[in-house]
Amino acid sequence: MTTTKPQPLRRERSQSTERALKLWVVLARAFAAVEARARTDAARRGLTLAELGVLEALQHKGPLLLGELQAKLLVSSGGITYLVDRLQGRGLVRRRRSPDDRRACYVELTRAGARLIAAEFPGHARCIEQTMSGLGPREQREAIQLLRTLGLAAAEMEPCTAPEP
Amino acid sequence: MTTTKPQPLRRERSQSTERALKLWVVLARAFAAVEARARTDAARRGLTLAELGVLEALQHKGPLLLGELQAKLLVSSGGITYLVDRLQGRGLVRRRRSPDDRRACYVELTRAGARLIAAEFPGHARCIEQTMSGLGPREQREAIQLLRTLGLAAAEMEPCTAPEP
DNA sequence: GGTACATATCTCAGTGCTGAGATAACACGC
DNA sequence: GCGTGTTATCTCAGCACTGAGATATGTACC
Repeated sequence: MTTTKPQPLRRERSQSTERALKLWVVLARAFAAVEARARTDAARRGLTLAELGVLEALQHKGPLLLGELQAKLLVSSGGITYLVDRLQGRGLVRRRRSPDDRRACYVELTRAGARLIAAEFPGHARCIEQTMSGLGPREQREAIQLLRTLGLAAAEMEPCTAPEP
Repeated sequence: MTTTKPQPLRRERSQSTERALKLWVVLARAFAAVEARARTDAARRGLTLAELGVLEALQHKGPLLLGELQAKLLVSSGGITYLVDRLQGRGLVRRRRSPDDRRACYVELTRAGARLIAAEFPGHARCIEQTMSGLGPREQREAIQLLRTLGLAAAEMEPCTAPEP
C-alpha cells in the first residue's frame, strides 16, 4: 500500500494539471533535441527535413498526389507547393498531371532524385537510430505505443472549448 | 575490392533502424498534434506559444536574464530579443539592466503582464490537460520518464558523425 | 596595465512556412 | 444542360523565427 497523505487544500494546480504540463514540456524538449540532430544531418546532405521527407515518401510509396504528400508531411497546402517547387527546381522530382482528375497532380522522383535519396537515406536513418539510442529496444516500443495513442487522441479532439459567447 | 560479405544482402533496414524511424515519426506526429492545439489556444488569448512561455516563466521564476529565458524556451539569441521586444512593445514586460554585469539584462513582468498571465494561464493549462487526456495518469508518468530520458540523451550527443574523407 | 579570450545582447538579411483567398475542375441532384 | 457545393492546387503577403556577425562588456593570465 502506498501511503497517501491527505491532500493539501491550497494546491494552485491540481496534480493532473501539473502532470499534463510536465508531459508537454518534456515532449517539446525531446522533440526539439531529436529534431535538431535530424535537421543537422539532413542539412549536411543538402536537404531540409521536409525535403528529405518528400523524397523518402516518394521512394517508399512511388508517385503520390500533392495532397497525399501534404497529409503525410503535416504541412499546409502552400507549404507542399513550395516544397515540391524547390525539389523540382533542383531536378529531383517532377509533377505529372493525373489523367483521371485534371485538378490533381502526381509527384514522382526523377532519376537524380532516386539516386540522391538512395544514397543519403541510409546514413540519415543511422543518425536517427543513434539519436534514439538513449532508450533501449523495450523502452522504444513503449514510447512508440504511448506517443501513438497520445498523438491520435490529440489529433482527433475538437479545439479547446472556446469561452462561451 | 567489392567482395560480397556474408551479410543478408536483401535486408533493407535492420529492425532497430525501423524501430528508431518509427519512434521519430510518432514523436513528430504527437508533438505536432499537441502543439497545434496549444497554439490555437494561445492564439485565442492573443499570444504565440513562445510569448506565453516567456510570460509563464517570468511569473513562475520572477525576473530572468535574456539568456536564461533563451535557454528555457529553446530559441536563438535573435529570437529571444525579438520576443521580448514584442512583449515590451505591448507593455507586458520590461527590461532592466543588471547592476552587476552591464552586458546583461533582466526581463520582468509589468503589472499588465502579470495580470494577463494570471488570467490566461489557468485556462491554457486546462487545454493542455485535456489534450493529454488520451493517456491515463500512469501512462503519462511513463511517457514523461521515457521522453525525459530520450531528450536528455539526444541533447547531450555529438552531432551525427560526418562522413570521413 | 595589456593582451587574449569569453560572454550577453543586439542587428539584420534571409528562410521556411502558414493561412486566407483565388482558380479550376469535379460531382450531384434537378 | 444548370446550379450548388466540394476538392486539389496555386498564389502571395506576412510572420516567427534562425544564424552569422557586430558590439560591448567581463574575466584570466601574464
